[in-house]
Parts: sequence; C-alpha cells; structure tokens
Amino acid sequence: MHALLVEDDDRMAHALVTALAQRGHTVRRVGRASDALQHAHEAEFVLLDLGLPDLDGLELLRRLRAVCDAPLIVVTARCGERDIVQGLRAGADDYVVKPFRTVELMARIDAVRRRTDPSSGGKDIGGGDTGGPVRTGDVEIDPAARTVTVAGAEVRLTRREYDVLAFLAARPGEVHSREEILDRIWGDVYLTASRSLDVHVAGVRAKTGRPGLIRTVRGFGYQLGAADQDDGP
Amino acid sequence: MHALLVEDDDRMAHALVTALAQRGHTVRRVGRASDALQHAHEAEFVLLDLGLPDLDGLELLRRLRAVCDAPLIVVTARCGERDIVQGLRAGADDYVVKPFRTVELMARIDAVRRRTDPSSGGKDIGGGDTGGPVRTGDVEIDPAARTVTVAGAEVRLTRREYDVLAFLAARPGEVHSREEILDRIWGDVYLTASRSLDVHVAGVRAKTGRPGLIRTVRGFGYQLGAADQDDGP
DNA sequence: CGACCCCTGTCATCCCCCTGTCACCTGGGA
DNA sequence: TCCCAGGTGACAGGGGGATGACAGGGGTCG
Repeated sequence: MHALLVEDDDRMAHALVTALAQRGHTVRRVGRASDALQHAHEAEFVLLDLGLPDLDGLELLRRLRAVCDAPLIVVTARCGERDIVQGLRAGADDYVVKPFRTVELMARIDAVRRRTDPSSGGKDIGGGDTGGPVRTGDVEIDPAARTVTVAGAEVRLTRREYDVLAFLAARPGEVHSREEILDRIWGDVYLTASRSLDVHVAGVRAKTGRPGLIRTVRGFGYQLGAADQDDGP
Repeated sequence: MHALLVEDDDRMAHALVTALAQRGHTVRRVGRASDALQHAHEAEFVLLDLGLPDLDGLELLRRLRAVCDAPLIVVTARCGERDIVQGLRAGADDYVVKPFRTVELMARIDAVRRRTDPSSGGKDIGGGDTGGPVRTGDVEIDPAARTVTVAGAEVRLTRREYDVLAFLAARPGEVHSREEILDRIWGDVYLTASRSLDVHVAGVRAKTGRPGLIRTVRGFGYQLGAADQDDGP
C-alpha cells in the first residue's frame, strides 16, 4: 500500500513515515503543495497536513480531490469546528487533530481503507482519469500543471473556473449535481441558491470558446461534454 | 436515509434525533442492545453509543457488524486510546467522542456515506440501486451519466422522464404501482389523481421510439419491458 | 494604487412540469 | 352482443422554476 504524506514539519513527518513503514506501507513524503499534486495520482491513500506554507490547506485538499479519489485523511493542528466541517465536506474521509495518538491514526487509516478498498472499485477509475491529462475534442486538461489548452493554445482560467472544469473532467461524461459540485469545491452546500457556480461555468465556456465543453443538465447539474461539437436539439 | 440511533440517554437521543431529522433523515431510536440488533437490518446508517447498560458496547458493535454492513459511527464518552482503537478495529467507520459538535458529527456522517453509498451525488433515485448501466433490447440506461441511448444514439430525456425510466430500470421486469413511483420520485403520493406520471411515461415512449420500453399494467402501475424495435406500419 | 477575482443581485429567457380536456381502450355485467 | 364505468393515451396551454447574461461591490495580492 503506497501512501502519500503531505507534511512540512520534518519531525512529524519522520515519525509518521516510521509508523507507516512499520505497518508495511511505502511512503512518499512531500513538504510542498506543488509536489503533493504532482504525486497524487500514485497514492493509494493520502495523509494531509493543512498547515503548509505555500498554499491554503483547504484549497490544496480540493485540488487533490479534483485529481485523486484515493482515501484521504487530514492530519492537522486546526481544530476549529469550521475547519473540521469544511475539511470533511471538501472530500476528506477523516479528520484527525494534532496532537494525536499514532495507534489511533493507524486504526483510522485501516477503517477508511476497509470502506474504499473492496467496494469502491466499482467506478473504473485508474486508467487515465485521475493522474494524467484529460482530453475531450481539442481541449486538454492537465491536472498536474493546472493548465487547459484549446486547439494547442493555452487558455488562462481562474482558480474557481479551473476547479469546476477539473472536477467535471475527473469523471468525463458523468453528471454531477449542483450540490455535489458546491460541496466538493466550495466545501459548502448552502451556496446552492447562489449564482456562483453558474458564473464560473459561463467563464469556462467563454474563455475556451467551447460552449459544449460543460453541458447543463437542467434541474440537476453539469457534466463534461464534447468540446468540438455544439449540442444538438 | 434511514438511521438507527442506539443511545440510552434521553436528552442526548432527543438532540440527535432532531439534528438528523432536520437533515432529512428518518430515525429509529433504541435504548437497549437487543432492540438495536433487532432493527439493525433496516438501517442505512448507524449511530452507536457504547455506554449501554445491558451489554458491553464493543460486544454489541461486533454483533451489529455481523448482521449489518451499513456505515456505523460510534458516538460515546469513552475517550481512551484503547477504546478508540478497539472500536475502529471492531468495524466502526468513525469514532466521535462526547461532547461533540453536532455540525461536525453531521459532516462525518456525510463523509462516511460518501464512501459507502455509490450514489452519493444527489437524489437516491436514478442510480441508487444499480451500480452499472441497465440494458434492455437496444436501449441502455446509464445512471452515472444520466443518459439513455437507443441503438447507440443518445436520447435526451428531461429530468422527470429520466427519473421515471431509471426508477423502473432499477428493477427490470418488476411492476411498480403508481403510488410507489409517485412516492419515490415526487415524494408525494397525493398526485395519484394527476396526469403527470402518464405524461412523462408518454414522453419516454415517444423520445425513445420504443413504445414497449415502459409497459402499462392497467389499474396498477408500470414496469420496464422489452425494448423491441418499432416495426410500425 | 491598480489589477484581478469572487460573490451577489437583477433581469430576461427558456422550457419543463402540471393541469384540463377529449377520445379510446379494457373489462365486467346484463 | 351491447352498454357502462373506470383507466389510460394524446394533446395543448399556462405558470413558474432554472439558467444565462450582465453589472457592481468587496476583498486580496502584487
């Protein structure tokens, strides 16, 4: 079982690497957000410290979730109610507050893996969906670089715009409800009444020049569509 | 979503029932281990207090796990490392120590359900029971993509039309009463006298070009039928 | 200070859902 | 065989919810 440990503190990282190795895991430890995103696709599960210096923790969590569906446990010193709730809503499977007991953390890792290993293989992810670039028509979305190219030319999307597009691209063709998208990207479902999601979807359509790239499923949500064709009737 | 709450303290139970009901869950609350085991099979998820008077909590947890694989969260005052680790190892998906914040507990319930419920996205209608696509004749219904294809060509159904078809497709050949369909999709039985259901069934038949795809059971309801091609005059 | 991004509010449009009506079909009884 | 009653199919029209387009304020970062 290969773990990705995202932790900037050397002493903490060392302790966790030792504990994980004792239980038979191989570990890649990274200390920066960019490295975490780069290696996310290799991980079979992720331990994430939200206190990295170079990127907001919640933001990193959302970006990881956009490219990687592996079990993920947040391990952090942030213990506020808002932190915990937002972390869980943004896609974390569990949330452990420092200081913690190593044995408990290991037990929680096992509990999460118990749920994700046998059953969750249902969705056929793992081919090119999670790690590598996703292409539809002449549009290419590269999660590692956070870039989008249309007909070979790079398009500059804002953070939210890219998040929405990448989230949909993680499972091409699958329909995601408004609630699900807001929950995963914004970490908050109560924005359902807001116009934010619509605005950013419109931004992606306008900047890419491919109105069909994100397809509206009226009354439900959005899905990644074909990029080079306009929708039929 | 139907919850089983195992809690002997009335005040705590009342607070949790209220919180769960506010989030749309139905709750059965029991205060004794024997009742918990009796109702375990109905539960879609379980909240378990380990401090029951009539049976050791860990033992109850193991017995519940023997008869029920639903997501289970331990909610208890026992905060020792040994308690937590044993609880998780005995099959709990999460372990929350009293006193806890209600919002956090709800977020943890959602996080666990996200992993165990394949249709975590939105309503539990379209793709709830069926993991994969359903095919009958040359018609294929894909719950993940919310799409329907006839002879390989995609047919665009509206939300209600798709909901009705997907509901019937979840159990091919089984007859569903009008009441049941209205209850599950509209959440309202009192539309029985309305023509809505008929209209949407007609819509599916017309758009797919397969009149036999949904078969009428006169005086009762509808069922998914064979999607034979239209050899019309 | 300026640029950029995100969120919110408003307006207009679209089309989906519901309803009402009529006609046809089915099944039972005389 | 004929008649009747209830259920269903077909169709059209109104209302309202959902979405797209746009503009403005607030915040952040360089």
